[in-house]
Amino acid sequence: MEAASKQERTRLSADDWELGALELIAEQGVSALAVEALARRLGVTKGSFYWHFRTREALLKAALARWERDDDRALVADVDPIPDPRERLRELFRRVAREVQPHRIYAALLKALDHPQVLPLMARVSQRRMDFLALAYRQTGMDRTTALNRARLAYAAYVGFLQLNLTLGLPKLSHEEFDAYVAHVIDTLIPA
Amino acid sequence: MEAASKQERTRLSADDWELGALELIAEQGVSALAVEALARRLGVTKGSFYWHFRTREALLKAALARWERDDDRALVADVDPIPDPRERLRELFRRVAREVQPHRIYAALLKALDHPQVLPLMARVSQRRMDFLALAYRQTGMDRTTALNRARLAYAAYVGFLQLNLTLGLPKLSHEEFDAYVAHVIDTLIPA
DNA sequence: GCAAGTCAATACGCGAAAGTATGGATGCTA
DNA sequence: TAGCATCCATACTTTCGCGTATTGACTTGC
Repeated sequence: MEAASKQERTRLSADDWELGALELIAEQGVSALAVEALARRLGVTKGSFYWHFRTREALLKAALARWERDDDRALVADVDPIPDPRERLRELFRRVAREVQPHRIYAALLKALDHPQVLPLMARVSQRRMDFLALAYRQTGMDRTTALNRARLAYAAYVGFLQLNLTLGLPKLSHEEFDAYVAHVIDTLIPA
Repeated sequence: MEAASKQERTRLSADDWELGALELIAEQGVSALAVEALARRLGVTKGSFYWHFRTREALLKAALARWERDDDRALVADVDPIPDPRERLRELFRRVAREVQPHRIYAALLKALDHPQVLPLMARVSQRRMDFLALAYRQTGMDRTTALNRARLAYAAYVGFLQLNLTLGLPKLSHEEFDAYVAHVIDTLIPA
């Protein structure tokens, strides 16, 4: 029967700790990832933690690696098969605007770029995503440099959007206003 | 003669601590603002600090208030007198791209939105700046909602640009490439 | 059913940083 | 130059979080 909530009360594995770490990062940021705090969340003490991981940094490393491997790729994969580049971009924009939740970890990591573990990770991920954008723009007929610049602009707008919306809570828009905003972004950043 | 460098070796005032705090924030972020670390930078011990301020939070509050009052306003003030709205926007974009240094504090604060002192401050500042943009766009002939949306987009692009460029160091562009990028942004976000 | 392996609890050491207590040094003013 | 206010140093105390050491308990293979 295995009670549905988090109180499984079974023993934990390294995976459980990694997933819990990612949740905590999404909610409160990288700096809030403390061993004893996470242990409390998982219903154990840190005696358990140090059996699975050597240090806190090791957990962070594992959690970040998991994120880069799993969660991150799902994003682009969904829209990648769309043949028409304009429609692919439009759908990507719409998805990002609609499903903000999966982007919370990304936003949290964005605020932890000081950390030596996070910086190279984000450099890789951001580069990949910008390459994805640049390719799509190129396929719409833009020349090479224009496509690159537009990709940079679009990605910067994405990053800023995350900060302003998720973290800062600005601008506070109604559902209709928000849809209109997304439509405006698509009109402005995707060539007709 | 008063040796030119920072080793003034005179006694300090609350202002000195506030300015030092802002420097430290710009360089290493809000979380790096520690009492003893800052005291070392200023060549004194924390015995001095606790004479001028009751707590660390009090210093942060004062430093942030000073920033909101002084540094922040200088930005927009420079371009505000430009009568033609398009030229005003173009000049603003160019300035932001050229003089990244004054934006380092803003970028640092952007990464500290968790902090209860920082959040409302940034909400105010960001709102003011977006209003400034919206007004300029409105004056170019856009209707009200379009101008608002474009202002939001432009501001998000600015915020993302700061993160990607200042903090992440991406993309690494040559001087020419960078100029071309700025030109592209201006072409894309400012109506002809 | 008993050893080895796996997971967890408790108690402790340690360093970083905030804040306190107190006394000393320096400068301004009468 | 006496005296007061201002500024700073030193030595604490407290808190928090990482990491270690030790022991206990449950599970699994043989």
